[in-house]
Amino acid sequence: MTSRLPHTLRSDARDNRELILDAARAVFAAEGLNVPMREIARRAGVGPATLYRRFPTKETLVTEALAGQMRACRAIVDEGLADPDAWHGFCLVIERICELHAHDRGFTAAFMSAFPNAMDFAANREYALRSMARLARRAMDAGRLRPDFVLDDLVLMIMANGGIRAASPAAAVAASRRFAALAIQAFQASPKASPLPPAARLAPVTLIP
Amino acid sequence: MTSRLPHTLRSDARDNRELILDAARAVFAAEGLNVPMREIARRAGVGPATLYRRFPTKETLVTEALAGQMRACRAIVDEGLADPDAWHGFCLVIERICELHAHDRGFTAAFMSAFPNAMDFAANREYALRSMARLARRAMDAGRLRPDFVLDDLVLMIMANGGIRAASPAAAVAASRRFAALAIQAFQASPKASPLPPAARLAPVTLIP
DNA sequence: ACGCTACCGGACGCCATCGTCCGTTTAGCT
DNA sequence: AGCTAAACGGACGATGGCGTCCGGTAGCGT
Repeated sequence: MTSRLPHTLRSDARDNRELILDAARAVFAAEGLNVPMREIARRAGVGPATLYRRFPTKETLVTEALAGQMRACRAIVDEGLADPDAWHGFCLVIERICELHAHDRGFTAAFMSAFPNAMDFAANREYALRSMARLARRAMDAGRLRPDFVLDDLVLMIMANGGIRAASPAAAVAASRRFAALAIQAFQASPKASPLPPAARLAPVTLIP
Repeated sequence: MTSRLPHTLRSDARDNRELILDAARAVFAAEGLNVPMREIARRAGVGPATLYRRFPTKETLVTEALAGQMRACRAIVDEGLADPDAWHGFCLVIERICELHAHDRGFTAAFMSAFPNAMDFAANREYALRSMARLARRAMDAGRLRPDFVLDDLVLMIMANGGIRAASPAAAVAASRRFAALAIQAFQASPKASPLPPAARLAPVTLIP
């Protein structure tokens, strides 16, 4: 008797799974998450049923396809934390996060969405944010980051950076680079810094229409 | 003989037209422009045919519905230009523009879209931007605005502000207020100001899917 | 080489949105 | 009050996305 365990896929199934993930990554990066499931299946060269068999909901597909980007995000923050100069690390993270989001439109949407059934994705998101909070505190203690900075300002910036990508796909990377530099200007401690209006709590929202 | 001129509407037609515009304004502000035409007709309490008769394309409906916001936008910039303190006027415009866009999600999308057949809307957009450029130059000459500011930075900021609205409708106004204050921090001239990466040309895009 | 079964994808039915047609209603003028 | 044309909105067919079923294909283990 064989009784193949269901968690080992047949070779063609594994191949198709990779084709689907590749197609999903490409189209999510370019167009965002509001893409028909069939369109992804078409680009992957498989039937709709195959796509749905492998990824029953769009949420599973999105979180699996963007797991790499999420890892990259964590790596960026870790690298920033490792920098002996906290402010320098902070700035580097801002720049690289903006660049990452500029290159992948879908990742911004995913990062800002709450996936109820993707604990892994959400956990990584929390880890990255928490690490960033630690880095911010160190940069603040060093007197380089403005004292009224809060973590929600980072989320604010990520969301704002997403808005740039949304309207102008072509110039997005250049625009995001400049945006990151401006954000750093805004965040740095300065004698000329005016007090800011109160921060707003920006909770992730469930939407993948 | 009567021969009513076709450009005077019957009373019920005029009433319905206003109902449609009111419904469109409300739903555009809350949900953005990606709303089915039928949904607007439903909220206005009219049939789809009536909506299409009055506004053959979504473009005509959008530009007419948001004409008031566009006028408000112009008024804000004019008011800023009238301020004897150019930098103070500049800051006021930033704050009020962000607030305007925070309250009306559709307006941001419309402002960033190119409407080929709505010369009026586009002309107002150009006027507002041109005036803002003049105000920026004056604030720069006064030594308060950073010298490497370009008009595209303003567009960048508007797009970014739109990104905030997109993900978090509830906290949008508070978040936009803080965002505006941070933008002002970034834009002000400062000895600590680092050079910025090159600006990107951000052309309006035709999309109203 | 063969058979079992996991796997594939075309095809189906459902629903929402689209823009338009047409029979009915009603405003406005005499 | 009665007439006429403007205006109304329900209904239609087309399009496209959705998730699922099922007859055929091909990997894999013997």
